[in-house]
Amino acid sequence: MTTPRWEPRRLSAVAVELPEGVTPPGTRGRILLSALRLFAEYGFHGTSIRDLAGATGINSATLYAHFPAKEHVLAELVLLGHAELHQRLQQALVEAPPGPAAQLAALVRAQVGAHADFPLLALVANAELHALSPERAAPALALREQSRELGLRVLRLGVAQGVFRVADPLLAATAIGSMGMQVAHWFGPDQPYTRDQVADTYAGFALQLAGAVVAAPEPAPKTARTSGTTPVKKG
Amino acid sequence: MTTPRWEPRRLSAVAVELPEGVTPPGTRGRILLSALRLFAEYGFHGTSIRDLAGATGINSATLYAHFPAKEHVLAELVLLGHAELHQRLQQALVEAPPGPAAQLAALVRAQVGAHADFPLLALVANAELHALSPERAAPALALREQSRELGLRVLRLGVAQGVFRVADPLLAATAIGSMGMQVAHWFGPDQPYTRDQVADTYAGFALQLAGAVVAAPEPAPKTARTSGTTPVKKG
DNA sequence: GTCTATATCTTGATAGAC
DNA sequence: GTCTATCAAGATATAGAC
Repeated sequence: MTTPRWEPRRLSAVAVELPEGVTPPGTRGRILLSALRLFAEYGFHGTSIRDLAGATGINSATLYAHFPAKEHVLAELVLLGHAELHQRLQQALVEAPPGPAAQLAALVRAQVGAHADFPLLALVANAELHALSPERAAPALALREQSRELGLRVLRLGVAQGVFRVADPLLAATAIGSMGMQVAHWFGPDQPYTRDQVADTYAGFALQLAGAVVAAPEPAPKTARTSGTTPVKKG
Repeated sequence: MTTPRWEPRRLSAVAVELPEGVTPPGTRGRILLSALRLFAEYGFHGTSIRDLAGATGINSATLYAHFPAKEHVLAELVLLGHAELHQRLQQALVEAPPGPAAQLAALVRAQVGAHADFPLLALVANAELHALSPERAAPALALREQSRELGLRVLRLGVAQGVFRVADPLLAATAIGSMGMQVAHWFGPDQPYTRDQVADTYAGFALQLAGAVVAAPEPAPKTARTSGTTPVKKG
């Protein structure tokens, strides 16, 4: 592939950018940004060294002055994406009000926010990780596992405290994580939502999915007359 | 790539198979099954014609007696995957008890079931669709849109009938669909769940996410004493 | 339908001048 | 750091015998 084979369809049109402060200066940073766009659109194996160099405005040989191999470009993006998400999740937990409900909401807001702010990075980090050798994928996988456990811990704590009522915390954590992950695939400036609207709505979804008890610490009455668990805003 | 570069990591170990009655007889069918495994594991661009032929046990030239190009192999798998899902969703709606809640549960069970029964096919159909030219991706995209609308209609109907209480039906449908879609990435025989357990649990998640009112047609009492909406089984 | 053999092009990566 | 030039291997696909 030298000229695009067809118009991009894998993504909404979104800005090609990396989180603040992590783009290396100079040519190295420009290579990463080109790779971010091309890997997201065509995949790692669907992008050639020459595509990458051409998009960056340099000769293909110049790439090797900045990265020892094509795979290392991907490895850097994948690690960067997982690190950004994990950092945001940790930060969200630190800043969240106490209690599993507020913490779960904060985690989901942070996850959705990360995937909405940097959909290209999230897509590359998740969908192209498999193209890395195990050694170079390992650091990202470790971060992913840690991120996963943040959510699982909050869910289990909430169940133990009677704040959540969920059939299976592990499956619930998986389902909630899946919701947020997919945001990278469809969110963009063409959508009729802001990133905060999506993040807040998804946080509400997560609480409902987890059967969060809204305001009643005392046990529910024996008669099974129940209702929705969170305020609704109609859509 | 001729010999595997490293052990597969993109998937759990799952059987390589297509839905009943859709595998063509003879070599053509064997090619499709090889492609199913290789495209799922390494991606379309990560799999060469020779890989495909080698895995099938034929010469690379023989492939062209069955498919005019590599892309057509992928196109068939992608369409097949989308068709299978759409057919199952329609069937689920037909067989479901009346009412949006039962219908939503049936749709989610069908979606999760499809992704758990044929994770390789679901993964290829979703994750490799972008490698197709627009003309050959179009039929699958049309099916996907129809499947999406099945869920959206049920959700909107449920909201209109007061059975669901959801902030935004479109986002809810997206979130629910995302949950089920990801199942293909992690479910397998190594998991401590059966496909039905996952399907049923996810159906419950969807109902809770949608704020399904369980059994009370009469309005809830004014005091905001609410509780979970479905039985729990502790996990 | 299947093979051997091959054409043609693209790939990732390197050598060496500036 | 960046370039021109190039290598060796791998890519998709075809020709033609059996």
